[in-house]
Amino acid sequence: MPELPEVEVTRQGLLPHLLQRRITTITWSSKRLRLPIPRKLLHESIQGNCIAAIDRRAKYLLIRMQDGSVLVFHLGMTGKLGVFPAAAPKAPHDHLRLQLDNEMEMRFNDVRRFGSISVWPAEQAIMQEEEFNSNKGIEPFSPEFTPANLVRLARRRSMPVKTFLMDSRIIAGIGNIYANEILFAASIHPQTKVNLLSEKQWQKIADCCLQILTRAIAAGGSTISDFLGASGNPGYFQLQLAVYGKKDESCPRCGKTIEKDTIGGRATYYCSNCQTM
DNA sequence: CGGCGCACCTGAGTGC
DNA sequence: TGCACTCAGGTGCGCC
Repeated sequence: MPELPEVEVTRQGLLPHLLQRRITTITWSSKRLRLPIPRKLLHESIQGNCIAAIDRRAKYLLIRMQDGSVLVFHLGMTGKLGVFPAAAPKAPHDHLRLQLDNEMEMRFNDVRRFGSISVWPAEQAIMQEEEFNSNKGIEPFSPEFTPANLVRLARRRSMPVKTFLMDSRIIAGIGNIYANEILFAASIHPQTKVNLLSEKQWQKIADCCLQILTRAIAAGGSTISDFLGASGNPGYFQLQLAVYGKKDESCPRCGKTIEKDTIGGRATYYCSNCQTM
């Protein structure tokens, strides 16, 4: 489920239930996620601590503790975080449960186990976060997300623009669905080599990024009030998609048939009439 | 360095 | 009903 908007909606949904709560007990499954569950660090640094803030960076959620340690979640392809009554029945593929001081608990559920859980203990958190940030790209909602910066990042590269948008070391948070939707909105062909795009075209791409991501967050936001106990599945089904998954359907703009190709190993949908190099 | 292919997993869907 | 196969929204590794 999770690209930037879904992770952001998850953050907003968790916030009112977790803020200022103490984590009393942590339990985990025996399964390995993308990384091994850091059982020792969870016990030492997170259990007994209070939640002071929740931030998002790229597609990661950073749950900040009162003492400075940080609990980091990545949802992978199928990860979900939700808040449940502690007595609610467990679901298959629940991998972590954080019991809170109010008879509720947060649960991390992930069928495919591409997600990850990390802990940055207080005494190393600043350094580990620095290192973490050093290989993450620009946040679309940050002031650095400008056409001039995009031109600079693209200058020495020849990759297709879709691959560029999805490369988390260059731009943070855009995944396959939104890359397809953004390029359709910007009328740019996904195969276009990035070093051939003009600053004006980057302006269009940047504008469409913000528009699409903002709209997706707003669509997901309508489910935030239901977040409790729903193992929040905010997201894609709420948003009107123009091209993603629409092979052989008609383009909403010109009516021509939407095509599907593979770019960088990922399914790519576009209208060859509306989207030009 | 840049760019590609693939592996990591499970489950849903398809065609025979 | 069963089997074999393909595909899925992410990330990071090894290889050229």
